[in-house]
Amino acid sequence: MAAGQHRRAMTHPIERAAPIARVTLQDVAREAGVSLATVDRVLNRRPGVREKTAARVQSAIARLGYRPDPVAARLARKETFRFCFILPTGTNTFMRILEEQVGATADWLLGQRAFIDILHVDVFDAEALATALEGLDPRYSGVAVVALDHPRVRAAIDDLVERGIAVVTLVSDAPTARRLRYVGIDNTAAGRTAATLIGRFSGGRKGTVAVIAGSLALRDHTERQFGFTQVLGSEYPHLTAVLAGESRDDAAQAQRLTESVIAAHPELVGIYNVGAGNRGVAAALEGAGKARDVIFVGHDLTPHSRRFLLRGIMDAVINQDPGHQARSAARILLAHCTGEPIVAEQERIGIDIFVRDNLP
Amino acid sequence: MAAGQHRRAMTHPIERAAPIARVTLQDVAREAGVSLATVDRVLNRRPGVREKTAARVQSAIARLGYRPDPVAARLARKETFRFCFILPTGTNTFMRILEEQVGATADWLLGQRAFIDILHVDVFDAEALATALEGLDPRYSGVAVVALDHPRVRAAIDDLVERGIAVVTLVSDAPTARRLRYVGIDNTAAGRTAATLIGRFSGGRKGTVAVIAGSLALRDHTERQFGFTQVLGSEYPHLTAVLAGESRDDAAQAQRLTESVIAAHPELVGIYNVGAGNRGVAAALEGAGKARDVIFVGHDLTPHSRRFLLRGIMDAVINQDPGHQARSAARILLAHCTGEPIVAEQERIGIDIFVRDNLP
DNA sequence: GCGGCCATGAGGTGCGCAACTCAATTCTTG
DNA sequence: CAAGAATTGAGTTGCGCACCTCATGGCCGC
Repeated sequence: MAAGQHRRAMTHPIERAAPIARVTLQDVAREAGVSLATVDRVLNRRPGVREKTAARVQSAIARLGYRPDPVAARLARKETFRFCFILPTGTNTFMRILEEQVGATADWLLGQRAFIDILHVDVFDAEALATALEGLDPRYSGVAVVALDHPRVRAAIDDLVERGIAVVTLVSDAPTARRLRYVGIDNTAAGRTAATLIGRFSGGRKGTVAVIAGSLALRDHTERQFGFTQVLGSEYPHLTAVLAGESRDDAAQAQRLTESVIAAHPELVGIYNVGAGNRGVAAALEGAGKARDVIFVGHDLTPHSRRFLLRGIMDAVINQDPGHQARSAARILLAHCTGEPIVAEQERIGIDIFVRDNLP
Repeated sequence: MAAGQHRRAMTHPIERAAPIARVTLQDVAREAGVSLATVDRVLNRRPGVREKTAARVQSAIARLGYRPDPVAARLARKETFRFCFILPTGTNTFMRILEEQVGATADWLLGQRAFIDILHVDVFDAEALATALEGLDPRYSGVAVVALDHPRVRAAIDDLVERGIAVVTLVSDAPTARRLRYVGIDNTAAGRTAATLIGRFSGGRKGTVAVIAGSLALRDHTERQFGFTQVLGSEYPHLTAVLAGESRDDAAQAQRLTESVIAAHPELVGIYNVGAGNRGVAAALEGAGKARDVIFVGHDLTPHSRRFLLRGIMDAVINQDPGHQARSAARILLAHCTGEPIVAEQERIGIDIFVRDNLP
């Protein structure tokens, strides 16, 4: 009996299989009682179709459940797309990984008739970034840019959009600009997450938590800091946040800041490194023999931070998957250009928490 | 000067733009000095080509950097694929979300000329699962199955593979079976992660941590438990793991187990719920007025666990993204059938940690 | 040197659609 | 009611490839 039931259940799926034949434009034309040309006019919004006829076509489409075959459409449409990814210069490990991932994505895009160029601009120089955006070749169909929230940059982005070039901001946003979308994490939430982790890991110990800012000029860094101090202040009153200074994403500078904060605060419980330069913080902590003692949370999973996690120097790393972001930006730009829909949920960039045990 | 440099930098990318024209089979044929038919024979491994000629073609391909256009190939190849997703029956919230995501993926696959059927089987019944696998319609080109590590299931999977049907295991693996790939998390690592979170959150408090097993028959559950006790025992000697029993993914049962463990262990520090049924654990904790006091870590982000996190009843949720897994399984099956490469990194399923602050 | 076999060439067809042309049919409007 | 405009039909081409047929050429052994 059980076997019989299973047999029924098994054969069921293919039995009810929809007729595999696709519904094509031909079918729609026949159903609507018009010619292929008219269907084409309706679908591609070409002029010269009476409203009534268009409606007949639309209803035929609905009745048959016609869906244009994206594969055939891409082949027939001869256009190719060219995207520009504007990434920061410098030796920031995360950005180098991001760039590598953009390269890998470019490889994939080749098959989709799209090309990627990479352009480097100093991330701390709003003027340079704006100039680069303003002077961008108008032949680009889309731009992904690690942005700065600055009036000229904003204006330059709006200008590109005005000229019909799709823009997505990557990793760092310019929220008021008319970009298509922001591909990156919610940095305020990331900061809150860091505070929760340090707060919970501290287990009620009283003391101070040092915040090493990256650059107060970078919107994502200030947002992280805001979220962090907000949660630490309200949820963990036994901990006091002190600002150690700006590292400007430089490891040596981060090390100096860490060293002085260790000296000034013997009761140091934790360190939150907002920007890059985890190496410097780790070196300072190890130098002072406090690597085990002080809770250290930072951003971006790199070979370094990975090692620090495994050695117990770092306690948690908050990450935004660079590969995911590169692919997501490319997918969004491409989908925008071809008019295809996107899977919103797939393009959400999550705030990943890594501890020693869930490393990839 | 700076402006001049930027101008150069800007115009650079498109200048060096590769000639947008694709390298086609025509080009390869010309370059190799053979006909299109011969190139086709080489590329599609059709018989009747001398080794020397084939080598000429290969070298022409390499020289020109020819890459078959996947879009055109899909169009020309008339085959369609049909995949079967075998999911557990029951009311398990995670599995219902997974099923929903599989449905969404099916929608996307339609555009890729592939179809998905969903088949339900009792997850706790290895015989039923094996029977279903054995009786599966041989016309399927691929199967994704939430597996059980059981000899008959393993044999059934190997049998499908033998018949040329691609199999991926989903969420729960059968490691020794010859499946193409496992799409899911490393459950041992997930268990270790849970232990680290509870250990760190406990802040040195002495006491016991209750482990509510899901089903000791499910490989993923036992792996989680193993990873958990391993780390808790070696890293957090002040905590003692006690097994509260099997919930069999049932909330009511989980509640009963939690209630008795609370009664038996007044010094309870934390609870790790290995399987489903977080609702039951939460109800028991709230009923005993211990929701804030006891650290509660469980699996799978659902509307329930999400609410528990926000209310502070749960302290962390370990998640495996169901949407990602559904899409990944589909992509892997499809890529296998079309012979296209996959982006390995994209298909890695990560162990997501969620606290109150990094919820999506 | 003949039949036969193997390697290759030439060419066609179709996948589903975009984009276009040109002619034929309708509908307006003065 | 005729001229002109708007609308529609029929058909072609090509995207890059897979898959197929048929013809041709050379080389083999016998």
